[in-house]
Amino acid sequence: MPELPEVETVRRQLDEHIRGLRILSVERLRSGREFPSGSAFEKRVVGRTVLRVDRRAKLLIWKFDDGTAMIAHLKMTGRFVFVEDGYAPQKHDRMIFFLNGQKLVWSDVRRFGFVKMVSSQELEEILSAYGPEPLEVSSDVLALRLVTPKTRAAKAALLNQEVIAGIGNIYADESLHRAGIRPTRRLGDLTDDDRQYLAQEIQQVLRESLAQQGTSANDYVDTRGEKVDFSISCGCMDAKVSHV
DNA sequence: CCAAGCACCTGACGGC
DNA sequence: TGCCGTCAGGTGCTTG
Repeated sequence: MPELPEVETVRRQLDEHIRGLRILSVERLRSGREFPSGSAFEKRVVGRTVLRVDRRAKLLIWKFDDGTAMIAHLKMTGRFVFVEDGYAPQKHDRMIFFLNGQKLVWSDVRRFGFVKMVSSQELEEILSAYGPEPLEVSSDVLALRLVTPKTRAAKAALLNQEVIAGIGNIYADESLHRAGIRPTRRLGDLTDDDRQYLAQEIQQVLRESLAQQGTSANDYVDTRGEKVDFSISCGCMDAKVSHV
């Protein structure tokens, strides 16, 4: 499931393929709680040029030329998929972005994910709530995040995005396991060495996963049951469909 | 202030 | 064959 390495892999692919492109139109395929009806979203997103695609924690951020941004959270099953002309929308496709040169589908089986337009100020507020990016600070900084509250379980702390950004169930379990720390251990029971070792394992496991473009990329099959060409896709969340 | 649990949503899978 | 219960799991909200 998408955590920091998977989302970062998606970000790189999106940035590579849509940076500098303009959103000509969007086609909404299905409305729902996570994707309100009405034209407000379309009005804000259409005509915008993508300056770049950023990531913070598990959030993808399309930065636009007018200072606004579109944020997207994949949650469990959200995906961005580049498709060819003539592509027939699939059951769980929710929106198609028509850019000058790319056609991009936002798809989400379980509909936990969302895309949303925000102002620069709103974006700032949203991002300020996150803890440090684990691969952009030293392990010492991470270790210091794992001191309080003393009663909080170590795993619960890792899952809290305000403590450290981008870690989910898989990498929390993996880093705790490697560090030899039971997930239920309270932060107050950890030694300084425990914290330091755990911090280092967090960074190590994330780096390793990032190097292979996320853990679940290798056996990923898209919703049409077709193999996905990973030489031009990213992780489990973004792929060019080989045979549409 | 903090922890625990549930809601959100759908598909996959096991048991009968 | 099909129905039902359970699980998955990030995050936000409610409850204790």
